[in-house]
Amino acid sequence: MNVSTNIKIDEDMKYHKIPDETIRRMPMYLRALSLLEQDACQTISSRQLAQQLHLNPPQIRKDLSYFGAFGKRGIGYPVQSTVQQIRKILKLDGTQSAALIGAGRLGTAIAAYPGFSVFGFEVASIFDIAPKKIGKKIGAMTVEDAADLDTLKKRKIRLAILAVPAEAAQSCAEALVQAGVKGILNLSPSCLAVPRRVKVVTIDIAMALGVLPYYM
Amino acid sequence: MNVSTNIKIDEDMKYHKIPDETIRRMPMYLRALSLLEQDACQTISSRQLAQQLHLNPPQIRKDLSYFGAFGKRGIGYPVQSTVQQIRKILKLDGTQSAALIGAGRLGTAIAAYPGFSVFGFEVASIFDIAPKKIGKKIGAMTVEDAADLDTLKKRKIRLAILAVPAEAAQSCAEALVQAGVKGILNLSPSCLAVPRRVKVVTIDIAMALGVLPYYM
DNA sequence: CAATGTGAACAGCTTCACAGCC
DNA sequence: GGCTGTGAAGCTGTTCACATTG
Repeated sequence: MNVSTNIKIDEDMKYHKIPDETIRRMPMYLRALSLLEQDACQTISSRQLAQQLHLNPPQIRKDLSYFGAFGKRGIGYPVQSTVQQIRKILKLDGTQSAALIGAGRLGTAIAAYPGFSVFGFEVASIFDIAPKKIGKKIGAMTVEDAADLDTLKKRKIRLAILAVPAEAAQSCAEALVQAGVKGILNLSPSCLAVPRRVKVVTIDIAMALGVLPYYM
Repeated sequence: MNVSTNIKIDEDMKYHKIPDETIRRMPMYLRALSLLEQDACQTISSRQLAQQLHLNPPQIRKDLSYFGAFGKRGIGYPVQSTVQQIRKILKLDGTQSAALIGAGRLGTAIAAYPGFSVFGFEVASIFDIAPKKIGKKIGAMTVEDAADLDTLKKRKIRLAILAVPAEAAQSCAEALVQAGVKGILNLSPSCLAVPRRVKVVTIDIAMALGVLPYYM
């Protein structure tokens, strides 16, 4: 029953089952530590980091400890090397190219969003279905025809951001899967059906707003 | 110990403690049922709804049952009345006016976003700090000076959407709290410190993207 | 002494099984 | 037969206490 001393009791068992919630928090840590790195901060304790992020210190320690012992007792976590570790864990070392589908207002905002760079993301191409938008320049990029999504395979882009209306989302998702995309950030209020091997994260802005009045 | 037969044993105890996760899913149900209502669908079973939303039927039944017995055994849930019930539960009956802070690309996209209406939300005013943007028209609205945020109190707007850069988010949040705002949807990659009485929901798009490579 | 790393207790949420009803 | 409503079981994630280390 002791995972650390007896590996692989059950084929289905992950060697260390890391909670999804822990994974969800890792980018938070990465961003906070990256900022500290810029400020030339050498080390930070779980207590200080918890204060910044409004979490509990043991939570942070447990989360990080799933991946090994990054910290030094009595001192805290070394900022720079922990940043590198987390990047490796999240597979964010090196640039991650993503395709953006939808060149409407939201897509345009996403294309210009500066916040992706902390994680090494780069919007590498933009697609739309509307003839009016195809060929248009957005920043340094030219909007491509969504009918050519299959070119993503050649370009080895395996990440997509879906910023299209809900009605179009499912068919776009299918085209993306066909084009070899392995991860989709869905910004439309829709529930995508994709093969299990493809990971979808949906952000529904209106739904997030929808809970606020309840708590007020 | 039995809550249903013995109310108010402990002052601190909520009469029925409803899981936050249940609340988070309620807008999903509301949206799905609203669409069914438009399609003139009379009733739906938990199984059908679960299929649409990629959830388990018992989850949906349990969630809805926290608020009473909406369904009919052997039949399912009456669409129209359940929609009304959920609106009441989430305090979404009637129009909810929200202020939008930030008239940049993201703010502009949010201002035009059609998805809020299902929940009865309406962006009632837009603010920005940049002199260039103040006075500009966005749709039918004119961008106001963020220095005048305190007018929200008079207008009884208690909901805000924060679409400003991370560096400006905390000070904006404080101004909003000062102006009597009770709920904030924070779209910036920052961790807001607000009084406990104010509810904040943060959506960090880059962070959501940040987990995808791990799962790929 | 200060802080991490971690088994164990605890809390919260999900899933199940089935009684009750249409 | 079909479907809801719900206590109970099971699972996942969080918090705690403390041994351990610099």
